[in-house]
Amino acid sequence: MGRTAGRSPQDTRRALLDAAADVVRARGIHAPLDDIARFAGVSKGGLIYHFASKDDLILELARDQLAAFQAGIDAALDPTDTAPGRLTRAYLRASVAPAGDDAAVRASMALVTQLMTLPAVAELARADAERLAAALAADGLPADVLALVVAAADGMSSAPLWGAPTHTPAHRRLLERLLHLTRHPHLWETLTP
Amino acid sequence: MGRTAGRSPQDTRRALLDAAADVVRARGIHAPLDDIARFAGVSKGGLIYHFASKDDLILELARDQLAAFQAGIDAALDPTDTAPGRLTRAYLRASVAPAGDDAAVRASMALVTQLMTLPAVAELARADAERLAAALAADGLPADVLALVVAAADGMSSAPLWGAPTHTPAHRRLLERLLHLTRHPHLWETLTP
DNA sequence: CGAACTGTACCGGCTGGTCGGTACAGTTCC
DNA sequence: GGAACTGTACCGACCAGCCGGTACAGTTCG
Repeated sequence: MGRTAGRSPQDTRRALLDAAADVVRARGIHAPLDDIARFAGVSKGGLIYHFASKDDLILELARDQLAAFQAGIDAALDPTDTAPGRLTRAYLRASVAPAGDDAAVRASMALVTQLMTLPAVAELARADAERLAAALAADGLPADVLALVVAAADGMSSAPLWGAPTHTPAHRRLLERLLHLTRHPHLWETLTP
Repeated sequence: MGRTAGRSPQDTRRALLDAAADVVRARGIHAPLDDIARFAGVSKGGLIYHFASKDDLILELARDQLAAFQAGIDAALDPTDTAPGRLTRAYLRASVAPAGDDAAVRASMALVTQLMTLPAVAELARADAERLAAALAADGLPADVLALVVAAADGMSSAPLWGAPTHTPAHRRLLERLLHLTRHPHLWETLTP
């Protein structure tokens, strides 16, 4: 049996990556390849045809997720915004995510922690984080304000990992105020002890 | 060969939990029992003598870590501090951790994400997080300020997970200002857009 | 003696990866 | 035009190794 339905190999590859994301998120990194393949409507043999090994699949998946996050930041970049801190604002918006994509970002966080168990993925993520940190540092905001905003963004997006509720009214207000703060960074100085 | 050194069974139990923490952190949840036992200077049989099953060991380890974090908060509670927000301040200090224990907290974060792959542990952590959230909510701070401080604390403590540098001067100043903010929560209102 | 182990042997289940097929869409060549 | 061939995309059975758990006989120390 060859190509069963009108599905291109590229579609199958994509389906396998999506299935891997779902299954790994739900059952952990050690989910059997068979289950992932089945979930994508393919046999294990079919999976191996597209990805030489499990590590290969997982690494590809990690690259995919990292790229998706970066794409989220890019999409959150306001083209009319040319003031210092524009990238930081995009990072903030992408991390917290507008209500619609809210679940997706949360899920992607849980997934990434699973993927990180593979040393190769950890290294990949580290390099990516470093790159992002450098870009943010060059965004024109005072280091203190940047540290606050990034910490708060990371905290809001990682909170659901521990099962905390997210996207409460307080969180929405917090997002607004942080965005405001990046536009008037001097305000933070008034909080000096 | 029975009791090799002058080590009490309680010490052996502790050594096993510590070994499990180290090995699981380094090699993941699926590290063989044999390796954990060996690392604690005990045979696999000896491990099974203390912990009926692997799940038993992992669950005990999770409880241990959760208790350690709570102990960290308790230790960070300033007995002379009776103002609103005292628990939040302790949470903040415990999350970021004084320089000495810095590596320990980071490590404990990485470990917990490993343990969370076990559903029973995830449930345990969720319940614990809920309990903590409730205690923080009753700490007497405005919800907005609490949300900011908790998010920033979570962000600072989870950042090393993605490999970002921690404990920079900016971070230290951030900690100070957040502590200051919990003592003068009205200051945050001045940042309203 | 009994608690606290050690060491070995073994079972059973799971899982990653291999491998020999198979279906079929094109392409080539007469 | 059609027979022969090729490459792609997959299937499904199988195997080898690992790992958790069990069983048990022996050993050492308080």
